[in-house]
Amino acid sequence: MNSKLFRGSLDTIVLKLLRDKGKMYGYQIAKEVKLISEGRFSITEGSLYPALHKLERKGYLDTEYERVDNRQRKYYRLSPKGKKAVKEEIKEMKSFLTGLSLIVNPEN
Amino acid sequence: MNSKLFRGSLDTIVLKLLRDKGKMYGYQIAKEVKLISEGRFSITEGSLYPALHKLERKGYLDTEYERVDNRQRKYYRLSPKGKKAVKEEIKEMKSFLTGLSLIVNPEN
DNA sequence: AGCATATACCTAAGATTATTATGTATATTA
DNA sequence: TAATATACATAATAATCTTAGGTATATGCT
Repeated sequence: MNSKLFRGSLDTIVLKLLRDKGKMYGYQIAKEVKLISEGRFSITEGSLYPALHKLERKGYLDTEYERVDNRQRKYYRLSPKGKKAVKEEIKEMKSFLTGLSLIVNPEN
Repeated sequence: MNSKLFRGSLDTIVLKLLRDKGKMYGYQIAKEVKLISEGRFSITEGSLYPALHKLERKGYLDTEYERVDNRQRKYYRLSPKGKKAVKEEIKEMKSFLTGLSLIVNPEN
């Protein structure tokens, strides 16, 4: 990512997208994050793939391979454990957003 | 801090507080962050002091010592370089907040 | 045909930054 | 007098991202 602020948010963002979309593959996640954030966030592959592997290892994600247009895709989806985790992480992120906002925009 | 999300935000928060308050000492910054964030963020001393030293090394902060109630305080304030930096960092943080919000609250 | 770009995955070395665990010292409150 | 608050600090470790590479296929341009 471009900004150091992003540190720590990647996992939650990935889990949140997977909750909304059902299943996604890595490359698609990177594009989607850029799209939804309106160009603000660009996840590099060097960040994304290790993060996905870590979430898989932790049992939050299930995977399946699919071949499309002669290209291999590795699809990820939330496991039951991942579904529990995403709830908590989004709650945390909303609280974090509120906290940051209180500091950066104290007028509100 | 309690949450991994906080990673990367500490410097900007410190600079922003110093811009608003003029000068502050470490212990005060920690208390103030907890207060303003309404208890959401608790900065540990092990994070804060090294961060302050780093910002000082980078030339963003000037310091002066004061003795109050027989206790030593090390006050920090923004240097001219720090004043420039804080503008940019706050801009980044606002963009970051917007981006995160687009992802977490796509309904808005 | 050849080159750049897009799609799609991956890993390793290094840097950055926070966490946890300490340590020192004084003042105040129970 | 023991605990809590104030006030600073550092060191070892862990977590996480960045940078820089690598492989392979498909497509669009010249």
